[in-house]
Amino acid sequence: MLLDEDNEMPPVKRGRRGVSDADDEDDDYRKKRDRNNEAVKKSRFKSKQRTQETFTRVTKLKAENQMLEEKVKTLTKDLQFLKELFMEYASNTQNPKFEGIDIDKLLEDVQDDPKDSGSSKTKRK
Amino acid sequence: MLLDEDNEMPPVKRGRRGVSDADDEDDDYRKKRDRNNEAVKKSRFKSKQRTQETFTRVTKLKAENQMLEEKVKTLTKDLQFLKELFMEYASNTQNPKFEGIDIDKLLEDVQDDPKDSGSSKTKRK
DNA sequence: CACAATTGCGCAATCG
DNA sequence: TCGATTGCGCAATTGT
Repeated sequence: MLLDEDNEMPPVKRGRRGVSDADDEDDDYRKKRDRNNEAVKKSRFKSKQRTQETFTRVTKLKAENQMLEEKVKTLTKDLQFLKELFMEYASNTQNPKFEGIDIDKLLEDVQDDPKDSGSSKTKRK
Repeated sequence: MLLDEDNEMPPVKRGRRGVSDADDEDDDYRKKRDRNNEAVKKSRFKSKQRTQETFTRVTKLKAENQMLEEKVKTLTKDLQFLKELFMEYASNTQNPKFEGIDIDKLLEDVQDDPKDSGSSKTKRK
């Protein structure tokens, strides 16, 4: 909390603290205040800087985000296209290997399946 | 800027403004100060709220971002898998429709072509 | 205990 | 005129 309750000096110095007399203490007080005022300015500056950086951060993240969304959109479209292309091929071929093949089911296993299929890697770290 | 230069009253009222006398003005002053102090508190509260929200925003965006990166990673992997699968089988078929087909070239044109799986359009916007 | 950094708060200037 | 903002200093508190 704040507000004085038993202080010993400064704020409108309330009656000398019974020592010498010549305001030697005032100097100390002022110096102290000045130093604190500097510290306050410094601290507030830093604070504003951080706030500003946070705003900048949001802006960058939003941009990065849009880029990623766009990428996902494109990839999804490409994937859909390839699936259809593949299905068409599968239905047009005599190769029994592809009859009734389920691409989506196949893709579920790509995640950690280094072997087969001919070359695709896919190692987990 | 700040600092008084020609004020008319308050800060340690510098000599009455030659009117009535009874500190009627003091009341006004205090009321004014009190109201301002309220406004200040309110304003600073709002300010802190906004700052807090901005931080929260960053957190959410970062999470959303990671999710998207993961999605891109998965889609890219699936796409790669399908390409290889398709190429492998295309080379094994007798269907001339797929001989020497260039999937990547094909995908460049998928952009605004959800349906249709055999031909390729190329509507650029 | 000394000192810098933070923080709540009030004042006054300025803005809208 | 009046509330909202903002720079600034004070004092209490916290962190080194």
